[in-house]
Amino acid sequence: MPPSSTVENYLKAIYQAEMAHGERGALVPMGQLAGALGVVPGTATTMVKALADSGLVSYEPYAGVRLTAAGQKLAALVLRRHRLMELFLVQVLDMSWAEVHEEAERLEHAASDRLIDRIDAMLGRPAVDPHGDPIPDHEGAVVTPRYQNLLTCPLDTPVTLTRVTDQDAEFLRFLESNDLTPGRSIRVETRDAAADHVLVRRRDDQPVMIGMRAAAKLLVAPG
Amino acid sequence: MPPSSTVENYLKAIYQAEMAHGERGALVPMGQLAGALGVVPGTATTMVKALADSGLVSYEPYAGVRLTAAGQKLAALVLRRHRLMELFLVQVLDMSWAEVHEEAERLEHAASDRLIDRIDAMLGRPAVDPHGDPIPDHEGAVVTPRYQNLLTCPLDTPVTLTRVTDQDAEFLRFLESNDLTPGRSIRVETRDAAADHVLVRRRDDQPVMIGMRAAAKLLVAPG
DNA sequence: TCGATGATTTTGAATAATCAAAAGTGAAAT
DNA sequence: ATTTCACTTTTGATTATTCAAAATCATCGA
Repeated sequence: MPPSSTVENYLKAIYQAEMAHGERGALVPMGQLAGALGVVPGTATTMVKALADSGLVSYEPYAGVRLTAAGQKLAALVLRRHRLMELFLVQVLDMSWAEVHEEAERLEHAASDRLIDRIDAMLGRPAVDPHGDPIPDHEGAVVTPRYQNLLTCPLDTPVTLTRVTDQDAEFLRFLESNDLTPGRSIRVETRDAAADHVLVRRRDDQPVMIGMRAAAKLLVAPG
Repeated sequence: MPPSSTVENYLKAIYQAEMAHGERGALVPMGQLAGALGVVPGTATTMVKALADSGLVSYEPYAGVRLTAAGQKLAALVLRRHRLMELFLVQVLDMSWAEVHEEAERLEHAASDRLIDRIDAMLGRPAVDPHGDPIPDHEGAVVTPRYQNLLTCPLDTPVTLTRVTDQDAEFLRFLESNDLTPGRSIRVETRDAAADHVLVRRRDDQPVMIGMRAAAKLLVAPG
């Protein structure tokens, strides 16, 4: 039988936690996983043990979980469905950047491979979703370019906003209203660690001030 | 909390069974309901009692179930989601008539009202889905015209194929390959009860022979 | 009125997923 | 070495949904 939505969500969360940690295959602690999924830690432990029995993750008691190759593929395919769905909702149904995440969160478990492929074709086999997140191919393979963020990129040098690693609708609405969306060209004018802020200058010379926590979520590519 | 997919499916099945029976508000026997949902009768009994506790159906032991007003509205909204989704998949994603039912069967539980309304708007607030089934409005109100079928309509009189009351992919593919889809103009040439068949003549004069069971599922309007 | 028959309900049990709270573990700080 | 504290696992329960099979009911015909 196909994996349940719950299983898919656990795999996705582990995948994303591994990625967030920088290195693939990192051990994800139970507490973090439970937090990401909104369940109590004991629940995550139980579920992870079941996933381990299915060969989708490898579990090290008191240390954490990581995905096996099989689990990684499944997780990537869930992400593929999610991201194609988001892009579709934005491009075809004209929904807002900020509101598609929740919707895709549910649709990703209901859409068939046939449907996802139709969408993929209609959109022209896109490489990234509206947030700049890479879309795995139908085998689950992804290339994740290593971008800098607004805290690490060079100052006073034009860069292209490429990816936003946060799905919070509130935050996305803020970015949108300040025209800080993937594709925009910007440059970092100043950083002030003490004041915990970064001053961004847009192409049209408008300044936007954002906190460092937020700045770290805005990934950019040279140019 | 929102109704589970299971609850939605029970309500939908009861709604459709009531409709199929001709009159709204008909008592649906447990066995029939269980059959429609692919569960054993005992399961349906248990579930229906829970639905009754929620005020969605009224349950008469050993007699059957019927929807309350609340249940009816919920069921109609599920049908709305289902039918708009089917039409959307056919019109926008170019999927086939025959394959959208299963897909919509899953998506109907995952799509938000926002999404459904977008789809409704994009499609121009359509009145019927690809099978000619009426689409309830966002309040759950539907108008279900009373059509004749190929067994009851007058002979040798042009009629318009208006609705197909069967979602079986195999059957739909047969109809499609014979150009018997909603909107086509046809007429019934002969009926033979003994041979259990109906001879239909298409607008282009091509004859199509179908069994009476199938003929009963093809609804038509005069003209 | 009495069964027989077929449908319906009940009972007991299973699975998936979850929580609360008790118990246990490990590693840093003393 | 010990203690401590945060994190993790275990335990016991609960909810939703389901099945198998035993028990019950309603009705039709004799």
